[in-house]
Amino acid sequence: MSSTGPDPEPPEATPAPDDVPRPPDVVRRLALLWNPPQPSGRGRRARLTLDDVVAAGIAIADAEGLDALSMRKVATRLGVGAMSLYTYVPGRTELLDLMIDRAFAELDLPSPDASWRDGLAQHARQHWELFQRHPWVLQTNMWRLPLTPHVLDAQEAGLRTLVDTALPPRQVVEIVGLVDAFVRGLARASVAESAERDASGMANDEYWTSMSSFWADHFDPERYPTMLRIWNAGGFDVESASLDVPLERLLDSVEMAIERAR
Amino acid sequence: MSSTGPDPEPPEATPAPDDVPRPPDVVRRLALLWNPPQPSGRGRRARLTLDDVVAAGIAIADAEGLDALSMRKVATRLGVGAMSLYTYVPGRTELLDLMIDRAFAELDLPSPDASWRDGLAQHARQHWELFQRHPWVLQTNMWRLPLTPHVLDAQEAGLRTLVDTALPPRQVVEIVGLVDAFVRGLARASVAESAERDASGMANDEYWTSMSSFWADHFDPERYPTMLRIWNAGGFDVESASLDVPLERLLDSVEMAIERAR
DNA sequence: AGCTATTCACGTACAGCGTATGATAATCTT
DNA sequence: AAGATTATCATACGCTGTACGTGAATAGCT
Repeated sequence: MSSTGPDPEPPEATPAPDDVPRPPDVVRRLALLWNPPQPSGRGRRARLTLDDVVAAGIAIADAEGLDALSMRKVATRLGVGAMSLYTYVPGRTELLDLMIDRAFAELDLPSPDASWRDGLAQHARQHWELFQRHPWVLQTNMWRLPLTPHVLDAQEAGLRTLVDTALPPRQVVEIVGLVDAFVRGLARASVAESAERDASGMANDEYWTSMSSFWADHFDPERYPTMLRIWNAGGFDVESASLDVPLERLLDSVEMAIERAR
Repeated sequence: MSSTGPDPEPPEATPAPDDVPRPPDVVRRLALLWNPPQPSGRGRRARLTLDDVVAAGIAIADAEGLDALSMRKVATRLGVGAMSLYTYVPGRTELLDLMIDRAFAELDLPSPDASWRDGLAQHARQHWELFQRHPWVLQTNMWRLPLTPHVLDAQEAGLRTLVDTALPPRQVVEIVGLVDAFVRGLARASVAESAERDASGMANDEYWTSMSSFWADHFDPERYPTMLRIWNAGGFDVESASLDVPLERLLDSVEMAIERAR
């Protein structure tokens, strides 16, 4: 799929450029992301903007999670009929794309002048904080992130932190991917704590009592001796879900890779 | 209001317990996983086993992905009415738990006698292959894996590979978590590739058509110079989604951490 | 053998979802 | 004023998970 070798003309450099069908859905979907429509001036005036719709979607997802995000709910929040949303957005999928793009726009991307280590740490930390603010992004179980402007901005900035090191390009991609996967994984664990607490309505500890009943009823110390050891040694404590320490260690290994490549 | 305690006798429906969003019934859900019901002998004989239901769910998810997995479809495949499934499984959530558990049971866990490096490599590779066989596991957008027997077996075995090194317990947890996140991230990318290579459909080659549309219509070389450089240098090629090379590098960094801890 | 308790099977129904269709209302250009 | 263009939204369809309740099958007990 990906072409090997240098290709000077990227707009024409698409693999199998001409025989790949481009259904109008896809074109329109990307057009919405990259060329947001300007009000045409003619016809009835719109009560909302595209941004209103996206913001309402994010508000709901922030508060109640992705599962609770429905078109009808977004419409209700905006004081509008459900089908009215479809004048702004082709469908739920595209709304999610736009929400992700808007979320990624919040990232404070690393400066090109920073060292690779500061830049990559900034990249990781900014994503970490983004996932704390918008945990629903972690719920979007995509194979890959959508091709939206600000998502690509983030990738561009992340890759740029390493592209001028001695690392070969392929390793740059690998390492940035590793850092991203690492941050996502850790953020998942971190968010899980608070999400589980909220699932039972904040002050209600029924969840934890039933949870601890699991340890009492089903946990078999003979089947899981290592987990028991680590648990007793405090290895599963909450701080392990923090970012800083493991990130520094990860950056150490990147540094090692850079020096080896030199 | 929120004083709905655990009630061992639910035949008398309490007057107004339904307006309070109760947490999922964790106890009963886990009981199904840890104490699979033995045939009670009395009453009408079951046409199916729990395992039949789980296997049918996995077959559908393997073939068509998680989105295509519905209770009605599982029932149809088993030649049974939709509601009959609820004799075997409390609901879709629990069915998914059981499917995950059964998938993880396929793992060939590292032997305790292996070196930490061989063991951890085995841990990673086995998960990698599992995700290739059952990509839908990567689609389960849970915060954490469910607390099922075989999932915990895998965690136990992973942690055991490092627990007798010089690493402090918390770092053992961190590193295994890092390896897991790393494998999942890489498997995601790999599965995306093969899914789009398969002409067998999936809605996933849509990504590639949108990719080509994106390159043709919207890619701005001035906005994304680094991506252009890396693309032209072949840095985005498919091989980067292979496991072996980056895994060895990751294990190198673990080795470094161990030696530093000694 | 008959009774009864227990378990399984599943038709029906309901609330929710995404969204296709088409009628209606508002605002532009001419 | 007329026509073109656009936004709004009620209705409806097919899909989902699953609550409810009825009926069928089978076990042990009398």
